[in-house]
Amino acid sequence: MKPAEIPGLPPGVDDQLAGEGIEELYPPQAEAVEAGLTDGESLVASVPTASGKTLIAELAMLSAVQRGGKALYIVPLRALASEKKTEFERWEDHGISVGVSTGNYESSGEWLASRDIIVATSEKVDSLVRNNAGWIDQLSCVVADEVHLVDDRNRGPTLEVTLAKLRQINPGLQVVALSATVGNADEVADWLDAELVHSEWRPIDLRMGVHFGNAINFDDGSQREVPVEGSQRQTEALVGDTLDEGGSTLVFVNSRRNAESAAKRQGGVVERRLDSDEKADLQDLAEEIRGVSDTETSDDLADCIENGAAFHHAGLASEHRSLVEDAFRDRLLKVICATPTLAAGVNTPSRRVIVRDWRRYDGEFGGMKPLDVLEIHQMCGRAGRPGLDPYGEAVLLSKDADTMDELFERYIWADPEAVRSKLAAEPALRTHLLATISSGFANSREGLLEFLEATLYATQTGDDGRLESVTDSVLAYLEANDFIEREDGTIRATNIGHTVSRLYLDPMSAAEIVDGLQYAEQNRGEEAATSEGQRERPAADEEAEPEGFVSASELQTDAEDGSESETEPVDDSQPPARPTPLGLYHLVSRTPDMYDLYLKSGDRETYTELCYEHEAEFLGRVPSEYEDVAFEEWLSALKTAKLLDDWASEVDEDRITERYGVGPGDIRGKVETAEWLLGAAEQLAGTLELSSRVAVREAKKRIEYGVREELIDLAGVRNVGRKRARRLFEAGIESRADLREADKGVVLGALRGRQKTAETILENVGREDPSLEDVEAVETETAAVARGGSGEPESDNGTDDGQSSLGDF
DNA sequence: CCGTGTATTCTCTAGACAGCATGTC
DNA sequence: CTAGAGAATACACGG
Repeated sequence: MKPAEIPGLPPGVDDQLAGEGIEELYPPQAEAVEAGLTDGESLVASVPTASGKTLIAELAMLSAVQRGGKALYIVPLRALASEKKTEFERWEDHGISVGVSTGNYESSGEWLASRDIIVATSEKVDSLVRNNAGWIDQLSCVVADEVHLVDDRNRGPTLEVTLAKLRQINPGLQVVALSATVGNADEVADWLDAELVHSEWRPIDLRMGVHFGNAINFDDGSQREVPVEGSQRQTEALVGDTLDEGGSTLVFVNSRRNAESAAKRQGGVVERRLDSDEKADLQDLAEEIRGVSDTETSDDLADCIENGAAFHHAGLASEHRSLVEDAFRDRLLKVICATPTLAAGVNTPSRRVIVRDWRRYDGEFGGMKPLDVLEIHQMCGRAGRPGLDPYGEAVLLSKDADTMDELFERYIWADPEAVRSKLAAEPALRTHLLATISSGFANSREGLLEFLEATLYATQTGDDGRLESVTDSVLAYLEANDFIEREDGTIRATNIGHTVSRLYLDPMSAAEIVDGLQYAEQNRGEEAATSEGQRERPAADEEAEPEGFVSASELQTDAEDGSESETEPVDDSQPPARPTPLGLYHLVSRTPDMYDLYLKSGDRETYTELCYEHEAEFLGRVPSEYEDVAFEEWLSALKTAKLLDDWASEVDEDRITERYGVGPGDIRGKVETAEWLLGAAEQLAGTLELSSRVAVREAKKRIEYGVREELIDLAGVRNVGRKRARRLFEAGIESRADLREADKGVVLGALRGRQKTAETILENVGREDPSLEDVEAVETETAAVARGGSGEPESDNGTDDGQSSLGDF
């Protein structure tokens, strides 16, 4: 089928497709069109990666728009949202407008309503549905990318429920589900009342094989000699071999550490095959990488990159990741050693893919668990770049013949697993049932069950006994926590329940936060008065803490936080037990919405000690060290809280990464999550009219800017971050008002003589005459002290360590 | 005493969505 | 009942 033969497209689209070199649709694409794709027919396309799924989606969306409709493209990752947006924007010449909506990047509501195609993550779509975004009911076509992710324990149910809701809101909705090849695409199609296009067809050949001894044994029976010489490892031999053929390699391993050390080793293999131009370019790239973050991870990555190799995992800052991905796509980097981040992420095809590790540690499993066939296939699917490589090769590694046989059996010949709904689990239903009630989709137990009938779970299991019983226990939980009210079989969300749903919080997180804040409100010593669903209530007797303990801790807190009374004179009337930042950070860190940090050896003791030291600050009862299994979790939340506290105390990034054994990307992630949760906590405190609201807001601001209390005002100015704010403060400029009045020379001096920057900042703070022409920088080392001693004596060159007085270890 | 090569023990484990209102160095 | 790579440490050896 040729582009011109596709019915229903906007005029000119066929020409553009032809202009892009598409003369003939790929077989699965043609099959999709024949199944009515461009006539609004729903469709499940279960096809291999890189076999033209995106075009299927585009044809559906373009034809939907042509019919006067509006299309939504649901992606699993934020990074993919921008990738897809860029891709779709090439249709703008044909009058198609594109918008994106994700948690961190949002085009405003009304503006979105005017777009023809909207790209969003499934969570964002869910959130938009919960908040009744006006344009949702105008949708005529929804594309769900990587729909096999409904199988995911954590995020799958969201996609599943969201699709069900969109279909309920808009009965005529065309649903186009794109999936990797899975075992039961027919069931998915059944669920969505869609046509099924199932195909194994790929535009370029993929050869899979196992390397063992001195050769790769391919699935077609052929062999390729790749000897492992001397002290070389299999991976190195294979990378060298690919490179000699002019190809690059993607190596998948099972841990971050393995990725880093493998990349380091590959550097030796790659380096001697580089020419001087490449080396120069790599040098530049390495410098850019170093500039992203001043951490060991960043340095290590830059070192590897100088040799033409790189590692890639979630500990990297996102700038790191995209620099690496781009350079690999540009053929500058020859090898990437990656954890599974890359298998599911943005498009980074490669001539050869090596799956070095096929097992990964899993605590629940109790050892190394073999990866799913689907996951291995996703990795292998990255092999072969359409239009560039003659074919792609995916190679698994084995050390002995038995393993080789097992790998063939288990992965190469095997069909991928079936996709199974994970909806009937309490965490998933907790959140989605509340949202379903809150946004008016159902107002009774029966209504809920009826709604759940429209999910994949119901399609897959004949027996809904399980769904019913989980629903009942979840409803009991929601009622016990006052998120819903039941009256004669009618269920409705309470005020607080609506808030929780709107904030997109897991109800259990919300309950934890509410309990914690109320605990603080009771001014210690008294029982927090909420009911607590399934969690255990602390007995009323453990609250008699020694008076001295509390005040000692408060003194310490003051010492740490610095000049509280100077910057906050208004709030003096607050209750004595005002929550401390650490207490609040711990509160949000122990909610299920915050991912736990791993406790390393030695951490147990360290944090147990820290726990007792700060006992009075926690917003809730500390579990018993000896009797309670929750103690371990409490400690790992404390570790996270302490990381956040360091961040909000201006501890350097590299110091934090070192202290907690994390990467720069992890810090960003934690900070982002904490920001969100503290924002939610602030609103909950507002809804409940709790006095802790101010403290929460402040703690949130400190996390947001990464600064101590006294810099909050300054750091709020555009272009002023934690570093610049600290420098200004040290020069005696302590607030925006100061900045508007201060001597220009002092400002310039504090900003290290950067005239342009300083002018922009002055402009942003609203200074009348921001110009700095002919102004000379003035050094002011003692200015802070000169201004009446409000600057703290030693806490502060801000950038170095030594400032987190307590619990520094 | 020191550097180097090797055996042995110890350590540690993938990923990443969301509110709201605007902008780091 | 179920791991295994990498890093650190201990040890052996030659000079």
